[in-house]
Amino acid sequence: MEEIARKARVSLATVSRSIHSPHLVKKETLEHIQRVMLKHRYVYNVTARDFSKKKSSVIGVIIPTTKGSIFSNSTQIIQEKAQEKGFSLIIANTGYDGNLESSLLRQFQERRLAGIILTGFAIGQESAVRDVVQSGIPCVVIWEALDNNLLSFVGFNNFTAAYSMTEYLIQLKHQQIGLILGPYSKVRRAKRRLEGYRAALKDYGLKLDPHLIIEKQPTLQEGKEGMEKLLSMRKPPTAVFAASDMLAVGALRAAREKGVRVPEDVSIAGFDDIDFAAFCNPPLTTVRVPASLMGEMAVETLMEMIEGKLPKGRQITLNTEIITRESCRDRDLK
Amino acid sequence: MEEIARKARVSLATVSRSIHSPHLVKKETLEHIQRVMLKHRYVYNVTARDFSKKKSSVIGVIIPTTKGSIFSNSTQIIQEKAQEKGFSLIIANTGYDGNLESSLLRQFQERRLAGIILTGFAIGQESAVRDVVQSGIPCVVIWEALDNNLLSFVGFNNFTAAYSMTEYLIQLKHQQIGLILGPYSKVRRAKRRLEGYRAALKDYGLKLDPHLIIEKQPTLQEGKEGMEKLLSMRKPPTAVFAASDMLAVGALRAAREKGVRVPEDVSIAGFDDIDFAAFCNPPLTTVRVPASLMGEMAVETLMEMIEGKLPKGRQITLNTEIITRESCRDRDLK
DNA sequence: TTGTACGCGTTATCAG
DNA sequence: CTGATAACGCGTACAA
Repeated sequence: MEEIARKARVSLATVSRSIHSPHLVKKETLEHIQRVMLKHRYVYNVTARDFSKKKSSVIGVIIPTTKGSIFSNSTQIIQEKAQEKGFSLIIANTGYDGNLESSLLRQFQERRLAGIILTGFAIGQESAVRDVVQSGIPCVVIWEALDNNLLSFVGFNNFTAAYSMTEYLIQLKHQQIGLILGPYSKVRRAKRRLEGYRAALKDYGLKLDPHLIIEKQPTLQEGKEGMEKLLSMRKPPTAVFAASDMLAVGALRAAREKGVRVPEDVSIAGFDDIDFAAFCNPPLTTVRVPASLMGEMAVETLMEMIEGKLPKGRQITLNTEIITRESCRDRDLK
Repeated sequence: MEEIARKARVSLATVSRSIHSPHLVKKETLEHIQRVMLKHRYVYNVTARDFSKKKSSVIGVIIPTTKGSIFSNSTQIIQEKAQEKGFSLIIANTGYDGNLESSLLRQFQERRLAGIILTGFAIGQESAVRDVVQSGIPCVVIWEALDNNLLSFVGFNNFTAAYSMTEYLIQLKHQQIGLILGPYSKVRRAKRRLEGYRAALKDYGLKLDPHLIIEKQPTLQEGKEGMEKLLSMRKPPTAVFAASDMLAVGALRAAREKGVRVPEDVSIAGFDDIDFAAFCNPPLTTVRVPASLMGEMAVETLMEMIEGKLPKGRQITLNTEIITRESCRDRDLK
């Protein structure tokens, strides 16, 4: 910029102005400067701007994993919306590891990011998150509704969602319902889904069989393994609730390989409504999660927090919805 | 940091040293400073360090879309490897839009990123990419092998890969092979795959029917639409090569809905080998692309370029492989 | 082993 | 409308 100023025979200040408030500069001077910038292939330095203004224009996003296509739905829209507002995204994944999560959070603080969007956070990481908030960095949690209302979030109720799906299966006259779900000892989302499942069984007078509950990493392969285990029981369940579509698709495959028909012999329900769910064979009955909307609203909320409105944060709980397709059916119709 | 220095009654320089070269500081002084930092919740400012040293510690990644689970496989490992080296990732998607792509590239320059990983680049954006390289930012292209060897890349040969799959279908005695593929007028990967398909037909003396070639956005829905169109022809193809697994899964669904059996009535082949491919019904025969390896090697290459080794860049072409599963079969066995 | 002083590229403030 | 100058938070010669 200094070079440009010299070559254009104006001061640094004028060059700066001609970039961020051109209306304050005389037209001829402006055009002259722009010509010089073009000629010398000058590229504005955003880092220096951020540094000088003491505010960053990048926001951080922490997700469990980029694989698996469900978190990417919210990530995608977050990126688009942030882009519109002139923000870039730093994305990092934790692989469901709490320590990595707090380390990442620390890194984000060190980078003085403008704000952070957290896709939930591991059980036990509350203090790390509190640290961030206290340090003054705006922070929005997505994918779950928190009890704690000190934090902003745009989420949904994992308990209710899982309760509803379990209830749906019960209404389909299933008495023995398997559950395959993510690491509920570490991930609150999974834990809440487990609680929802339990509560539904209890409310309908069904007894809980611990052998029917299988904890797995939410991948296709482990979903398959979980289902294999369930199917090899002496008295296998007539319905299986896979609390993530990745698990459900894996379960579908296991059933197929064992020659068990879905939904004739066993019903399988998922959770997330990933794009693939409607394209499975059979199409998956699942819980639709408002991934895009969450991402969109999270960015809006974060922006307001960054601008200093919303001193108290904001809590938004969105609805989920059961999408009935073909992987579940009434037990009596078998 | 200044405050820490005051409170600890040492100079700024000593505080700085105690962070990045503790061995140069007397033990007691060091411990004292660390206590003060802890007490005052001092958080190091990486932005300022980067700014001062005139080198960034973030690398930019441009991908067409975060949806669709195939690019995320390389993105995931890129992030992990970069993290190991102390780099963060700024990720942006173009939605296959060339203008957005060059705009993003410009933004990356303005942020003075340490390096850029480009998942291909749109046809017509050569000059934008050249600009970046000339500006001195290390740049590695993935997902395609370029003719141009001024650029570094870690890719594979899209032409050969598509040729092989087409050849495979021909050897299965298919004479009429449909092709559904991405926007080949904009995306070189798609264009090269189209060329591979054409070359194979020609080499085996099959005539090219333009009606059998369908250009679509690489999504599940459009894959389904493409297949529907193919199936509704007077004389539909006996095999369809969907040059992306997203398209292939969509095609599978279209066939199912029309009551056309795969592979008995029609063979369907994909491209990418996304995680879902092995879990489809039927499991998808497809071209495996070395997504993770590409990501890993791209980071390595980029790191060496950042460190100033590799002044001439590096070109790596990896192999693809046909994964035979159950969605294709010999035509005579129908 | 520690301190001083300057530089990094920009914005903001105030004076002209 | 334009110019001069301090400030932002750190790294790093160089001096002590």
